[in-house]
Amino acid sequence: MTLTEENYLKALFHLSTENEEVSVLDLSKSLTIKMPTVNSMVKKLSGKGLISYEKYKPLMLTQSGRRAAGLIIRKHRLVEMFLVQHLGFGWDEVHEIAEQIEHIKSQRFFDRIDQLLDFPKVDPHGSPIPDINGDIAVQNYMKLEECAEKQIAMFMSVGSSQDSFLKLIDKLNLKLGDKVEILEIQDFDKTMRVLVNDASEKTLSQMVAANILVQLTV
Amino acid sequence: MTLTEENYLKALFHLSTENEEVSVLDLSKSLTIKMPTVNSMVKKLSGKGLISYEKYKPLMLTQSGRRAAGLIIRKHRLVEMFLVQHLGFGWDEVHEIAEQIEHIKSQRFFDRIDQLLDFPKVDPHGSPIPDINGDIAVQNYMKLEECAEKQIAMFMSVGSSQDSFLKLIDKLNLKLGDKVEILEIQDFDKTMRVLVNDASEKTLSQMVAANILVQLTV
DNA sequence: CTAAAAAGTTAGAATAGTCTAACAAAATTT
DNA sequence: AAATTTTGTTAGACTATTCTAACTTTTTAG
Repeated sequence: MTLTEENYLKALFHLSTENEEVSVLDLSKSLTIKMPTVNSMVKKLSGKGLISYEKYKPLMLTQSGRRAAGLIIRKHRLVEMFLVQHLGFGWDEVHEIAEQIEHIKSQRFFDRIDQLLDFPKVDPHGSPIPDINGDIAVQNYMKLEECAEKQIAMFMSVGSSQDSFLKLIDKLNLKLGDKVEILEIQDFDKTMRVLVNDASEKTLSQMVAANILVQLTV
Repeated sequence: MTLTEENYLKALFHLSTENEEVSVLDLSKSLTIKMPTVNSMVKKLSGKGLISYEKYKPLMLTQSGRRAAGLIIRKHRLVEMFLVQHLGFGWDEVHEIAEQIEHIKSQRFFDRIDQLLDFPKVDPHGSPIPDINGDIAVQNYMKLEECAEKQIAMFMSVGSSQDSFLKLIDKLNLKLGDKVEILEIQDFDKTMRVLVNDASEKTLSQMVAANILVQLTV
């Protein structure tokens, strides 16, 4: 499989996770590649049995397409984890580099990284790392935005990997695993006042709270 | 610069080190790419000021071509070192993977690896790692083949990175840094009997001795 | 020093991945 | 349900890298 094909599969995988149906236009926008190009590549991947395609119908990955995409995402996330844990990169810096290294042709290379990291289950953003079959665990975290006052939760994952969001979370000194207690929610704009790790109070906009994924503590 | 262009520069650099003059045919053979293709790529790189090219004349890297090639080789060798020291690969396994990773676009990635390795001066095969300007140190080691009986030398580098040669050196349990004392040279076939680290005797064919690069001990 | 061989070059075609322009189908609006 | 907008498709062109075939220049051998 070429680098280009891998990128199409990966994008389709991500879009399929986020939306019920994925159109050629969606894929086109996500890859910033014009629709006719996407159209012909989709046909090509359909010919390889990786995408099931019918004219004017939504796009879907086949079983083997999903597996292939899962394996690429596995490589991507393993590499991100490695870049953070062993090369000292920030979680806002790793995406671009992982985007390149994920295409390296060497099973053993990624196996060794997996081993070096002691077989991590999530990447630096809290996203699950698919297993060696490309199967990815479903995470059903809540958005902090959806929690109520008084609730106590643990920061498990981020809803966006946008650079500016990650940098903001860093600046707020929030980290995955932090305990977050909701002290107050402003009725007017849904701004939240929270207590982090029983120690420091922070104010979070609704937009920020919407991208903080948490697990409720009992 | 594209991956392809980088590969042409690197190949020309290596050929220039080994030979006085480098022809289009040499480059063609080294890349296993047909001559007309090489011809047109050489023109293209000449247009970019990386190769100085005149019809029917030997090929030469320009100043900036040599620098660019040096920087790619730097990345390659840093990665090889990393693969051996941190991911546990054998020195016979790293070339292919480094060949891919050397093209990653991220200065910081390689800087971090350099730092993690504590700024190594040589790669796992004893070849010098070019500095951040792409400048490469000249090594003037002798071939063990050229040494005389009774001489004592240190194994510094290999003259070939062929898989079968490296595996043989492994099997002989020889390592860079080993002390090698020449006990006897067979007149008939130049086979050498040597003492390694004052401990074990080995017999080396002339062909093997020709690819073992050493520094004489005083 | 000429003929043959080797090396180098030019011209033209192929493939992968991209694009724009034009047309067609589906979805949405009125 | 017709008109309009949005989405999807087809056709044809462009770039990068590769190839083969044909031709030219240089080198080598007699």
